Amino acid sequence: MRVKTDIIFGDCAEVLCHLPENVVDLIFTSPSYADQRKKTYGGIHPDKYVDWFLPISKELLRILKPTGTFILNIKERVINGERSTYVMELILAMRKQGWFWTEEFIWHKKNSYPGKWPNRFRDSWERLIQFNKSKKFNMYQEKVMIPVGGWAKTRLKNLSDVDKLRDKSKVGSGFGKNVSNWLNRDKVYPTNVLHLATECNNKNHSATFPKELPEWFIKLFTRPNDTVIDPFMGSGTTNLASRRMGRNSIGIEILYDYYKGVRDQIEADELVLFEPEKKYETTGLNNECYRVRRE
Amino acid sequence: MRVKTDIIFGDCAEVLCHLPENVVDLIFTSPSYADQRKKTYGGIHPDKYVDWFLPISKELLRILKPTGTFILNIKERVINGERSTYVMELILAMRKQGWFWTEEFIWHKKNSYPGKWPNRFRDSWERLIQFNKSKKFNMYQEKVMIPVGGWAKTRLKNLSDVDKLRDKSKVGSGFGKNVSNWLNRDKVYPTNVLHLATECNNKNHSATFPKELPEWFIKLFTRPNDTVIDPFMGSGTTNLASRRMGRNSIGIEILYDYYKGVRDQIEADELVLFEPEKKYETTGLNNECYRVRRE
DNA sequence: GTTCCGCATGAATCGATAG
DNA sequence: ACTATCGATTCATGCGGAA
Repeated sequence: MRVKTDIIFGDCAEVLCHLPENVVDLIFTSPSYADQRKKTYGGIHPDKYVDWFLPISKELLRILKPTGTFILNIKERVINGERSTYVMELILAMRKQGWFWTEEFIWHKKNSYPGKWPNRFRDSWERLIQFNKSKKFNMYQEKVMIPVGGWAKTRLKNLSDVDKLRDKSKVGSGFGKNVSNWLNRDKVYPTNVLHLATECNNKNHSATFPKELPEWFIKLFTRPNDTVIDPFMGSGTTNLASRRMGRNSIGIEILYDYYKGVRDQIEADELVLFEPEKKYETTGLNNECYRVRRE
Repeated sequence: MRVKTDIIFGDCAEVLCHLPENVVDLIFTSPSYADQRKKTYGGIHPDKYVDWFLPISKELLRILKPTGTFILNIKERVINGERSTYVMELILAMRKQGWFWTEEFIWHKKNSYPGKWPNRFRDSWERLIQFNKSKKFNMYQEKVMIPVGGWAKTRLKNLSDVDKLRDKSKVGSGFGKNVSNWLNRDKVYPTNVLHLATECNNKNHSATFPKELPEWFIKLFTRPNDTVIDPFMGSGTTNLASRRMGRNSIGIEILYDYYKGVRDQIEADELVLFEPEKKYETTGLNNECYRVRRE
């Protein structure tokens, strides 16, 4: 089975209109934060942010499958000593547009931007807002299970008396049931906080998020051969991860330099792939053994 | 120096009206989440939450000093597969009321409660929303500095020769100056993510947050002898922390059992110190107590 | 080969200065 | 007054060269 990776040069507000409806399993993207990347993306003013984004999210709602998921990586910046409210306003507006606001994951950044100010600390977290078309969507939780950490061990060690007691006394109790399940388990489900470092040492393409971020959500919300889209592709982290993991993907990028860079990588990769015998080794379909580190 | 701890039995919506304006340095509280503790607090319906809270936050705005801070610990619950929007709506409404939304800290819970659901993971973070009366407020950042990471250690060890030289040669240089500052520094500033465990060992009253949480903000936003208030006292974690740290505090609680429990602790604490002067009655107002120990 | 160490590099934010 | 630009601040990370 061949994996398609379509890299498109253009403004996603226009490009998305040409895509058919109900074809995408996962949208994972990080649009330019309001006024943030002025030199590269043109910097949307905070007051115009919602109006700018809503037409795009409307198209995204159209192309997403009913069982699909939209993960939006965003963080409001500080203006005049206050956090801007455009993210909250965007969530409220998107709900009116028909989106379900299912969850908000947190990306806890290990290495946040340095600096010191008299009235605030460094910002070391970003939002990963999960939208869906309904309460029912595909989620493959077991694909992102992580090794049992220190917490579960000590909890089992210390509380096992009480918990086992509870397990016996209350048969229907979900808690007791869980504990007995854990006893023979070496992996646990993660939480809604992802603790990752940013990749800030890459000189050529400054990726805004580490590849582990899209990888995690691709594993969680798609299966091999599903389709992922990133309408604000940037350096192509989402698409390259999709490709490695055997997912088809679409990337839309408004700046030619970024577009060209990603295209070149994909094309070089194609050449490697079509050498005999190498075809499937690099897709890494079931090679999903890395883990998100948790403290 | 005496430290006062006033524990008041009543509904904060009414009690707060009787407090004078501009007297409080820090408000730290965790109101009952919408519809969450139905049996104990009466469970505010999510749709009514903002309307219920706004009169209270209006009084809080009145009693807070211009340099003071309001930290609101809250998290929206899931209803019908979606996160409720009342927290976002509350922030927007409180801004209209005159509050500055300065920052949103994250409490990243190390050990979140176990459980499994088909379409979401365990929720292991809560919001700590910081409001102020203006851009200018008291913040004692050095009080919450934390041990340094790897970088500064190696840097100080290895580069001190070169840097000291540079320090001598270039007097006005910011770099040289910084290095000399670093030489005696083994601590760095924290970020806006607090990574703390929940307290699961409290058997009598289930505290909603660990004592480290109010402690951190009390250190950050108040000095000894300042005044802290928790209008939804619960098991009194905020007030007991304030008391230990030499801050005056006020706690308001609508449920008699909680009120009584905290009062008993405070009184017992006081008896230890001033046994002959047992003069307090059960009225609760102006219940003066004495400081036990400093940080 | 390892380990060690210097270094550049950030979705940042504030206050001052300039137009 | 109001916006635009600039310098200063700060620290975790991974690369590459050195020991």
